[in-house]
Amino acid sequence: MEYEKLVKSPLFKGLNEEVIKSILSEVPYRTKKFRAGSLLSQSGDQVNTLMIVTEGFVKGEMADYAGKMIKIEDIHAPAALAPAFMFGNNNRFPVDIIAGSDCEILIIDKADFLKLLTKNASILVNFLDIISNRSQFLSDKIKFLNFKTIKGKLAYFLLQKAGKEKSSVHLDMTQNDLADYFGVARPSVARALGEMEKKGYLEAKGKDIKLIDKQALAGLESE
Amino acid sequence: MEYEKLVKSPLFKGLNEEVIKSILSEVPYRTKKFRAGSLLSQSGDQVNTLMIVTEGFVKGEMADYAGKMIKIEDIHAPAALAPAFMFGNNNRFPVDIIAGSDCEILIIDKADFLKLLTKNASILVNFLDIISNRSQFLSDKIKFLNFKTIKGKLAYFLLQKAGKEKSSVHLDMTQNDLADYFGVARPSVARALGEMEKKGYLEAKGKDIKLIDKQALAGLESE
DNA sequence: TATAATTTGTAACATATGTTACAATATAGT
DNA sequence: ACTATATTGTAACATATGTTACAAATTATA
Repeated sequence: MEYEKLVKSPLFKGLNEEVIKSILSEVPYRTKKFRAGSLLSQSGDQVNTLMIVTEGFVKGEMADYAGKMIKIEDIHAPAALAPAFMFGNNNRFPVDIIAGSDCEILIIDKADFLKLLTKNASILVNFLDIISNRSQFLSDKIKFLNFKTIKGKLAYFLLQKAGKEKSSVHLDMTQNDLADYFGVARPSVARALGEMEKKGYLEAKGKDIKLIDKQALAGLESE
Repeated sequence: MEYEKLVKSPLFKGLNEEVIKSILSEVPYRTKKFRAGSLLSQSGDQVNTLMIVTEGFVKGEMADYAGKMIKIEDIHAPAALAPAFMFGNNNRFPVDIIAGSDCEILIIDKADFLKLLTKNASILVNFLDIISNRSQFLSDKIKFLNFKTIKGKLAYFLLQKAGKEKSSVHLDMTQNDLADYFGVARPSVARALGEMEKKGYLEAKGKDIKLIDKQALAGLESE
């Protein structure tokens, strides 16, 4: 077990190698290696251990009913696997977990991990941070998906990025990235931007966008 | 403070009145009453207390830039307020919190609540359950929103509800509810169902739906 | 600077969904 | 059983977005 890696893991954030070593000496744990492509857990399996990817990466994949694989998410070392699915009423994996590369997993049983949480406040806070961040990320994502139109999403995105003071935004992503983030087609983003510019709500030259009529932009959010 | 109410709160689940009373005697807390319509917290405020609605209900509302209110969610007693926003890197309220009725709020400072979590395993597990459930709910919601077409959402919904064995589903909600859940218009749901029936993928009479061609339905998910 | 690769703007067209409206059923209340 | 209310099925039409394609502009690379 290579403790330096765990130092960088969100769960052990703020703890040094020595402390981590001593913590793990008090708690039963095991490590397991997987070959690239092998199945770690199946969708529907109960999550009764904490799994931390210490080496390599794993993929979350969903098999639809037609048997086709849809990639959901990659989890790279060092990070916990599905921490938000350890607890709750239906603590089962929502997706299949497959080794994306040869990888090593640190495993702690749920009961042991619970003891660890009560014993070590740092780890408790870290764990709460991890699943809360997850929740906040999802929450934000849904906020976006709730805006019906692309213009609405764009307006919200730009206004949020500018804040109340500034009235210009510099994009650090391409239209393609934006389109992916919104879950829409790329030319649609360009069209939306174009129409908003034509109406005089903003001026876009390249990745620099000047927000002319914030009020009007705000109106687009709820159309 | 009326402890019987807290017995029913998810955070104190499994604990009886006596135990709750003794727990709260060890932890500094306060209660505060709000008149209907008053503002409890503003979007952007830091969340540095745990707030439990013990009486009445509060509303989460988002003021868009045009000043219009969009209702997000109601939280009825007894339940915790924004528990998933107490921790994490950006622990701020994502919405304004407004008293929906006259209500009473039990407030515990974050630091005190953390101590409580380490002292009482039941409450720790309950809290983890609460925020994990939240995450799982959001996760599920996003899965739906990711299906591009209404037929895809419907197919997924029906197949999931039926499971692998059964090939019929009884809906316990109206088309309107379904439409809201999917975030689409009601006639569109009816149309989608109609078209799926016309193609022979299913047979719907009333709220009872027989899934004829599961394979084909599954195919709709990824179109 | 010259060239290749990426990113952007734009167009024409296909399609899914929203909107509105109304009739046909079904359900609940008296 | 009768009536009112809620739910469902359909239709016509408007519109937003996806798709595909290509040229213009920008950015990276030799």
